[in-house]
Amino acid sequence: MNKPLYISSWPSCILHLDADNFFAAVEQTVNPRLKGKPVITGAERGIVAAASIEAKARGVKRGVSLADAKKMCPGLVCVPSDYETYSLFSKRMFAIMRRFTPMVEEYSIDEAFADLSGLRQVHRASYGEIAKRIKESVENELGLTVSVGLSLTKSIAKLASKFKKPSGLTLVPGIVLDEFLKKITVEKVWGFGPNKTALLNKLHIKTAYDFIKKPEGWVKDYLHKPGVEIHRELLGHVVWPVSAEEKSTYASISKTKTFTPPSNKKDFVYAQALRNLEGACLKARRFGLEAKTLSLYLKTQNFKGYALDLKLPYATSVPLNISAPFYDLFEALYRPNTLYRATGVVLGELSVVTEKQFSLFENPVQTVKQEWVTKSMDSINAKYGKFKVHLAESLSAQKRHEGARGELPARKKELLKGENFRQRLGIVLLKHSI
DNA sequence: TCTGGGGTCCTAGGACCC
DNA sequence: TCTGGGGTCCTAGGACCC
Repeated sequence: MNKPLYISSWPSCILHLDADNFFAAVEQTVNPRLKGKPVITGAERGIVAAASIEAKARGVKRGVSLADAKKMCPGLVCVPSDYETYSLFSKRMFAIMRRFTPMVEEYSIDEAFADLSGLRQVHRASYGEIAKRIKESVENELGLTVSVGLSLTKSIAKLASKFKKPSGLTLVPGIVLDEFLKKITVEKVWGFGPNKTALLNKLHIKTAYDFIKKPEGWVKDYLHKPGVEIHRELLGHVVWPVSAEEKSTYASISKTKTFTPPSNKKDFVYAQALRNLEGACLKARRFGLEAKTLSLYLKTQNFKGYALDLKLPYATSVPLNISAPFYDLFEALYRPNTLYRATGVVLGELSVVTEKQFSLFENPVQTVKQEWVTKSMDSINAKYGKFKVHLAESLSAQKRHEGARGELPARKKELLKGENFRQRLGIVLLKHSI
């Protein structure tokens, strides 16, 4: 008789939308002949990046090698990842969501949050009904399925969207929150990885419900600030609001490359590192950003990483500006007779490109020339393909780069006929050091 | 998971100062 | 040379995410 009176089961309403097997599903939509067939993407890397529902049914999962996948699933269709197309579908998906609310946060290529709070009057519908309309619009217009979760906070909405897949719609209003969290083990919670899960299990916390029942002070002692934030979110308090701001900048930009087999050849490892630097700088230039710090790391065969940082005298995204100190960094890090399996470069302290103060330069004329050359390289590469013109010392990375892709398209082959073309361009950039 | 690539954020602890 | 206490800044590296 005296049921608790909930003033509102929806003090806030956040939706999480997650596309099912996104890459594989896009391939099937773009190429209807693949519909109903087991499809995986990631052929260019040799491991499965995404598997269609049919492939998953035969046990093919993310991360398994192509060879194993084919064994498990005869008739498997393997296609290379086509990020251009995926990101086109991704944009359309977010655009459809924005027809219902401007408060959409693009979380990754196949996931987004939307804040629906207060929109019931506008749409003359319940929150569940609005969620259903969003889901159906995306599915009908794009020809793929999505799973949707609806709850009070991002954390719970994310758990809800995972709760039923594929093509699920799971509502978790405040009134059923406790019951829902009893069904969720802690390792499923956003922000708890293997480490925190092990700790919590040791403390006899098995489910998300066990976790929210602990007092905040306890949570703070064991899991610090991130734990407290998760705790509040799971209790239904918004700690992480939906942010509709478009991401236009980065805190860091990195490029990593693993090579098989591992190598102890200095020139080769350096070429790989330099290619990472070129790649990271290229991305920075695309976003109009410059870096003030640079770090280089080398990973040895036993998966140990060694890194060194460099503070740059001025912010830049031009490899030629940096190549001398970069080489010193490499020299300091590199150990002979060691097998390396990967190199990586991270650009940090990024800021928007500004006019330079010449007094800061040791050699302003050279720096400006190097920037000019870089601009020319960018436009040539835009026309003929990435890394057609590059630093001479990264040449040996080029062979790998292209070798890994298998057969080159005819047009590329023609451009690359003989080593001369690449050598010549490379040497120009090296010898005269611009 | 015997290991791909690109990110973000947090904490502990050292260096340095008074 | 030893003894306290307290603050800030910075960095390395862990942990986590897709």
